[in-house]
Amino acid sequence: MTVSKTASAAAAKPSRAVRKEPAEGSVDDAALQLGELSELLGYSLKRAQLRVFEDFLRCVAPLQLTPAQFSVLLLLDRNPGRNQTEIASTLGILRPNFVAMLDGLESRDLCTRIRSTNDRRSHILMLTDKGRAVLARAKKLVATKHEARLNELLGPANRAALLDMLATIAREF
Amino acid sequence: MTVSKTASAAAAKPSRAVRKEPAEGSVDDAALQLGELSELLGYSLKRAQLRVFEDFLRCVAPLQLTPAQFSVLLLLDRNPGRNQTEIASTLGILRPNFVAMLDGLESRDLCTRIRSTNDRRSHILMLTDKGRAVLARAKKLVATKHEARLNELLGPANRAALLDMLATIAREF
DNA sequence: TGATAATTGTTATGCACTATACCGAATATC
DNA sequence: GATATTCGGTATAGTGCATAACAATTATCA
Repeated sequence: MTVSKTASAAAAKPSRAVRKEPAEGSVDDAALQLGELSELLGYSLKRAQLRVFEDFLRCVAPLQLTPAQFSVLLLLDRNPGRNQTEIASTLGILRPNFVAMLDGLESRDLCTRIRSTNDRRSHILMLTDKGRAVLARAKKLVATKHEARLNELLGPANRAALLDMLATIAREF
Repeated sequence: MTVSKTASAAAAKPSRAVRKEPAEGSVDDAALQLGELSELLGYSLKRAQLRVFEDFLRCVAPLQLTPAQFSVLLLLDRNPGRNQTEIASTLGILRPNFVAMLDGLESRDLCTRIRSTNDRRSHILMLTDKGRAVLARAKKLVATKHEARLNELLGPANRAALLDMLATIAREF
């Protein structure tokens, strides 16, 4: 597997006078130096994540879905017959916080809570027809606008490598 | 540049019956299917970011520094003589929110606000001696415990490639 | 069986982070 | 010199995230 360089390979050289040569008159208004910050994985990780979420919101704006809501719809589609605790926990959402989230989706008629007959404590979650339709449209927007842009920026091979490493971190770190 | 596989390369095969073969007695308690979620870059991005921040906090716990506070100290060290607006904006922090953050650091005697003589509106930010000492210890902890673990998990080459791609996204996406 | 423990969805609540509007003081602009 | 802009700061609201507690229901087990 090969990764083509997406940009200049890290720091090219130590390089003395990094400060942009002062434009006449300006005493000291060069760009700040990130220093070790650019080597901090967590820093780049967070900034990249914010950008990606921001773009996701833009791309799927016509459907008014947040990344979290989209992930819930995806999970409900792939895993019918599950209850709130199961869906919430696999997404890393705490049950108390999942209630309001489901209220929102249910009030928009995207999914339904159904009291289970086996265990009358739990609510089985199901996508409505509208929920399936919205999910389908969302998937298309995400694939053709959002992920396509990332593919264009990184290249398919790099994107796959990136995804693999992120999954590794999320799983084993 | 080469990326060695950190884990099984994405989805090996479509594979029919994905559901774990039901253990006797259990009706339906297999692990949920993530489905397209595992192909969503934003999803893995956020989960990885949460893990990395979590580990950062653990590693630097003896110094009681959050990732954001650490990034501020780093920036102050590399860019002496800057004011609050400059430091905050390069970190993506809004000025109003930066006030309380600086209050915290200043009350712990890690940095100081100094009224500028050139422009008496602005506060020049400086690390105190204690701030420099804490930063030095934090850097050591981050390098030897936090980043070292990531290096071990991914390998130096992969880690560099990951960092490069994240920086590319943060810069050009 | 019946008493006790555990689970499910839910409410209430608090903390951290983020975002906007606004203010007085100081400076810049023209 | 009048107006606009910038700086640090306050107030405030929204959101994400975490914990405790509760009623209803189910599981456990003496």
